[in-house]
Amino acid sequence: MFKALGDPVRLRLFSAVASHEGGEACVCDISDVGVSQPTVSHHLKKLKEAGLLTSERRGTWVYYRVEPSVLAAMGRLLVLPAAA
Amino acid sequence: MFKALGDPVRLRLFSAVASHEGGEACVCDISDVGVSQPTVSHHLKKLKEAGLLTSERRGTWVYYRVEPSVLAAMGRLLVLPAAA
DNA sequence: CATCTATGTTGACATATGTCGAACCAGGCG
DNA sequence: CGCCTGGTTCGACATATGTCAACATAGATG
Repeated sequence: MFKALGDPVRLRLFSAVASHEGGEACVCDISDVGVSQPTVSHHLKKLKEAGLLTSERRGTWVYYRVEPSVLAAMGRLLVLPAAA
Repeated sequence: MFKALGDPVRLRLFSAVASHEGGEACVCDISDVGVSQPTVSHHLKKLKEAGLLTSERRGTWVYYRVEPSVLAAMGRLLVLPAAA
């Protein structure tokens, strides 16, 4: 999880998806992060493999959304040590 | 921050320091993570550069502790999007 | 001072990673 | 069917990263 978010481009992509209206974003909505479009696709794939995002094709476009369990998991991971 | 914790060895080291009695750990307490001692030192340096740990030499040993602001920062970073 | 233990630094090296261009699918549309 | 647009996969390449052995430093201690 940390490894997946370790790359600046992936962090931006993840953030863009997470903060996008409706909780989902088409690739075309978030693909202006300063790298070529194949690279965007590559990073989105990594994020998907890491279980942070899910993708769904609807017609021409592919929509990505944040896997809901992820933020909860990170919350548990970090809040507990902080309290201890 | 995510990049610093992206490496498994660093994540273990950070976790070991964070969960150690007294909030601090001597290098000798946490150096059995499966890599050589220079490598441990190297990763601890990275964690320090990333602002996640601080170090202090007391006599023969060097003690590492978690920078307090870090867990709070991560909490803010993740809890807010989760609520939104 | 000589020396021993605990850490840090350096240099070299193999591997992983990010990046791009080119080629390749998928679906809508004339 | 032919083509255009959105997206992914492939292959190649440069750079970053993790790792270790060897050497260097900091204190303690005799």
